Amino acid sequence: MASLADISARAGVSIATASRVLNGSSHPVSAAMRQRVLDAAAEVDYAPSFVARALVKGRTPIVGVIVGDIVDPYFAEIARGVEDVVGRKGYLTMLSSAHRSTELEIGHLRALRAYQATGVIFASSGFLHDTRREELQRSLDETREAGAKVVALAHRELDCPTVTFDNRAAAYDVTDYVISLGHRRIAFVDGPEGLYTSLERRDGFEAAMRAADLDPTLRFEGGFEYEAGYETARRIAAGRLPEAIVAVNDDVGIGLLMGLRDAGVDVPGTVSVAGIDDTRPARYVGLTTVSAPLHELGITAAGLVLADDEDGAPTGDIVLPHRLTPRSTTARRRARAAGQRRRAARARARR
Amino acid sequence: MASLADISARAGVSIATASRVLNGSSHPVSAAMRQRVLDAAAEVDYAPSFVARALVKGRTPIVGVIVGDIVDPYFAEIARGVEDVVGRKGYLTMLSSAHRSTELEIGHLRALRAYQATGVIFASSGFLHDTRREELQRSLDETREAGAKVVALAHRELDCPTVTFDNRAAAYDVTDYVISLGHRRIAFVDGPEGLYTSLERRDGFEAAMRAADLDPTLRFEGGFEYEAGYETARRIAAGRLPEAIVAVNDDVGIGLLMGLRDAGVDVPGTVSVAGIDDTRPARYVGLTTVSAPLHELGITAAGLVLADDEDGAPTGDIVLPHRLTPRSTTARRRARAAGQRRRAARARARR
DNA sequence: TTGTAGGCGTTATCAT
DNA sequence: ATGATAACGCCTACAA
Repeated sequence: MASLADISARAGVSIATASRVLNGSSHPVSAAMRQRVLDAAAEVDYAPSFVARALVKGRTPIVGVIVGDIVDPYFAEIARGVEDVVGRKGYLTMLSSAHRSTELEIGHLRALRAYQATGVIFASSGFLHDTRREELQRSLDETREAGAKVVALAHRELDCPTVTFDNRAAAYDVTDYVISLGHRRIAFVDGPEGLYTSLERRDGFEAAMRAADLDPTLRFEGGFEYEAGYETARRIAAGRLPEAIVAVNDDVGIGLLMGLRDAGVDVPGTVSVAGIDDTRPARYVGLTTVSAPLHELGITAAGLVLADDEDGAPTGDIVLPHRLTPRSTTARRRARAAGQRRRAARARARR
Repeated sequence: MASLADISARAGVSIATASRVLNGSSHPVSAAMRQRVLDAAAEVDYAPSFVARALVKGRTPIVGVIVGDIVDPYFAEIARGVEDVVGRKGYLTMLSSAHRSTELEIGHLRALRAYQATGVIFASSGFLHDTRREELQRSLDETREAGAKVVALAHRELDCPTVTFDNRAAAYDVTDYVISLGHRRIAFVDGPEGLYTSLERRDGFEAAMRAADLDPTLRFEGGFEYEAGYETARRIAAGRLPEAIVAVNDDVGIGLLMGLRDAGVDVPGTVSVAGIDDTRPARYVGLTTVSAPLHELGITAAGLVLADDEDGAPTGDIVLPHRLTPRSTTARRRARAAGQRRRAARARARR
């Protein structure tokens, strides 16, 4: 590991001069000296120590991204958005999974602070009753005092800028779409208990139902994962079937889809199913959903984190647009019984 | 940002003493002093600077993971495996996407070295003819000289320990399974040109075909992504249909599945489809595949990177086992025509 | 234009 | 048991 000292010795110049040419300083250096330094640096394949540099500048070109679970395509898409922009600017991405634990988040925040990270992005939603929220806020404040920018990508009740999309409206929109297909008896499969995102989406569902004078109380416990949807499907299939089901997210929607079909229920023939987010798997199975600007969330957050303060960068909160994406797991309502066979035939033909 | 100097002043002790109690040194410190230091540290919520520490210790508790694309569930699963174990030990994960560019990999390696990372894990496969391979190897050597452990999770022609699974055998096994179903005219959809992983899998396919006295030459260009599979499906559907198709990975397999069905081809009634990897989406759509030990790859690699050298840790290369996972996109071969309707009926019933 | 030297926060060596 | 103090590698006034 060559250091500036090595270079300066090799080139026969002072460390200061070596430093100046090797870090794009604006301080003038004669062409001759410059060349000698450059040559010496090339010879030993010099690479500056980020840690030494960080120690003096009080800042590391690191952006931390705290997600729930990187295997969840929701977070993966966000992480990629972040990396796309910070990587291009020479920053590195520190990725941490917090598994929805505020305690772990605080720990990661602490570590990021210890590294003098340039910024940190919270990708997960928060809980309505979070006993550790204040503690998190304190940790966040300290982080900011240490010079890092912090931004959240979901509702958190935290004093920090956010970039989000409207979960409530997204849920409202899919629900409204399903209603427009003629369905009346529509169920909602909930997300994890107490999470803002779950609540907002449920809220959107209920609002759309009420706006159409329909009963918004048909709800099932769920989660954010495929398995939750699959299990719920079996429970649903065992009772009186709804005409359509809106799931809190795509994974649950897909779980419902598969569970229902495995239980012998035709989707969308007998029951329509829709999700929210439009992660890749949703495309794969043709799930009707609403496209959330996941990648853009990451890009935008990264932009905020790296923006020069004088940049006139948009401050406060940013809300990105979503878009309804109808696919083939939802269908127009038909009269029961009679339509049943016809639907089956059409479904077959469509393949 | 409180520093040791602050603490020492507050507690009325030397910086050395403060340091000793605050970093679990074995150096003896009297109970009284210890308490004073602890109190002072608590008052100001002291957190040691990782960068200062790194400067003197020449090492950062960071492990870098260089993947192709974090949105690809293949890599996401590996990244999670890594994070699960390094996180538990107090290390942080630096994630970088290299998009199959050796040049980007070299850049990331350089950065990781500048950070004095403890280890770096290469998750992507290499190319058969990589003009930059030597350059990468040099960079890798330097990284290792700097004290970092390096491990690769795929064939790379690099002088460094690897932990992998047997791509060739995996492809052989699915192919063999498909053959056992009675299929004869079986196609293979290739991965990206020149990638070791692509080649090994194709090799396994061909070997299995030849072992069964079947023609191994029915191949289609593909890639590693859903879209490639989908497009290929349309081309395949336009010609004489094979009885079965083995895809280089799950995403392509799913693309084939959807493309075929959209083109009116019944899967598995008319054509069977299988993939490799068993990423989550494969489970979602019921794709027949072989389960690759992705998560374990990450876990094992992380273990190697964090292992004490004296640990008697397994050196050299490690090959983890895979497992055939039949699902519902493959079916036994029937006599054509006559069986057609019957198959359709059964397919419906099975749901 | 070049060089000297102080300091960033820790750890570790060497006295005391 | 405690405390100075010299690194670690780099940047940056300040001096020359």
